[in-house]
Amino acid sequence: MNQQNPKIAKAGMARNTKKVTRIQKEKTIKILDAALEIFSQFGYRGATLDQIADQAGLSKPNLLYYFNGKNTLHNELLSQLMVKWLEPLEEMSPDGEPLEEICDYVCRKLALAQVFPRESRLFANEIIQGAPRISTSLSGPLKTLVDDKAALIASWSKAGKIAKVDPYHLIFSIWATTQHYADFDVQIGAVLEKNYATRFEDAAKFLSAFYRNGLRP
Amino acid sequence: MNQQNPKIAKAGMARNTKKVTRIQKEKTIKILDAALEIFSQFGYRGATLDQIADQAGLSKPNLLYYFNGKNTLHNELLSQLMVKWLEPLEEMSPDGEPLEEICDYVCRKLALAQVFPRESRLFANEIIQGAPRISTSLSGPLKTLVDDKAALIASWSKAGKIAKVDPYHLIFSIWATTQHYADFDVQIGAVLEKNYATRFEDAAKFLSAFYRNGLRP
DNA sequence: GTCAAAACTGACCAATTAGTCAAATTATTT
DNA sequence: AAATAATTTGACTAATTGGTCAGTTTTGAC
Repeated sequence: MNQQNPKIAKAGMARNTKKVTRIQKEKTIKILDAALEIFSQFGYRGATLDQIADQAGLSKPNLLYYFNGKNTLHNELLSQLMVKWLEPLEEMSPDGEPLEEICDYVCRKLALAQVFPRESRLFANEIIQGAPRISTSLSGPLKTLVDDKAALIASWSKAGKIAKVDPYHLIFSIWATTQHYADFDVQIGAVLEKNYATRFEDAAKFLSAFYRNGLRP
Repeated sequence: MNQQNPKIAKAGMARNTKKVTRIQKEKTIKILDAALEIFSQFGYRGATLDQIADQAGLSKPNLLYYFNGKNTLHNELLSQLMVKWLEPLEEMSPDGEPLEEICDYVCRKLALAQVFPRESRLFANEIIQGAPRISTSLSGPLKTLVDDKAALIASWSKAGKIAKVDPYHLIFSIWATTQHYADFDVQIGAVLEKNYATRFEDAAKFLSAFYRNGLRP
């Protein structure tokens, strides 16, 4: 009967172009959104399928009809995330003005934290807990990309276009300062109170000015 | 018989100076260390008492003899943490040289991340998951302290001793960049590989130089 | 050494969890 | 309007979880 069902929403899919129904599309989106909500808040082990199903407005067996397990669901979210997460850094170009390229990267990364805070937290949860499910992505695609861009920054540094800095730790600091606004939002909210509404705006101003100042040769 | 036992290791204690035995001292330390290990890795909901008991080398009922529940154990860790976590900022003094005071704070905070990475992760887990158990600490003692030090930094800024920056976002950036080395250690390890061993040394150099450069008037 | 308090244990419980499955219901095709 | 395929559900399981408790063993003061 439905022995091919478990594969419906399988991660990569690609091959096996069985027709995807309207309902499949809708429910898959709803489920992934719900899973992101719950996983990002409680981490992998803290999240439950009941919570996710409830959040998605489905019964648990119905959820399992679309994704054949908790792990599959989580993996799907993570692999979707990695692509989105590396984009801003990939766009850093050797052709632009060095200082602008870096500051633009900071802004893009901050915007990502603002628009996709749940994704940021999902990622943070995974890393903090030792990245058991994405360690290959870290030492693979991520490292390759960072090595590449670090070399670019190093060349700018050497050419005197920006201050002499360790490019790797510069990148780390950009990750840290931008993602902080998504991951530690509760803390920021508690501290800023009245000025909470403009936090991303203010952060953009601060970080932009700070990196500009810190990187001038 | 042992009806006072559940209170043995109760958080504040203070009153009720019942004698504390040698074994109580030893086991309490062992348990808290094990709990820190597990909670910091899996978050509150992801951690299990079985894991913690196992890590501590005790049976679960024996663990519960010292701490009367999972929540008590977690709370105890968090309240111990808050004190330690605020110290470095508290030490920032209006009497010193502004730039040095701030850079020293950065170094102290980085050292904390290096020496107590598990505490940093415990804190991060709690905040990411919405800080359900320490929100009062955040909007209470933490906010008070930050407001105080932000005013100090603002005064330095106004007096032209350091660059004009938003003091709150400066503090956020310091939290972010330093704690990042504890919380995202796995990611940093994956990226740095060969240079992993000297990461804290390199980070100290980078951050010190960067904040010095970024904050000069 | 005796004995009471402290420390510890195995066996248990009720609740929650990921996951299954046969059967019922709903959509889609013809 | 059938017939078929896709979707949904309730009722279930086996494993795990936080926590209890009666009773046993160990510790330390005298």
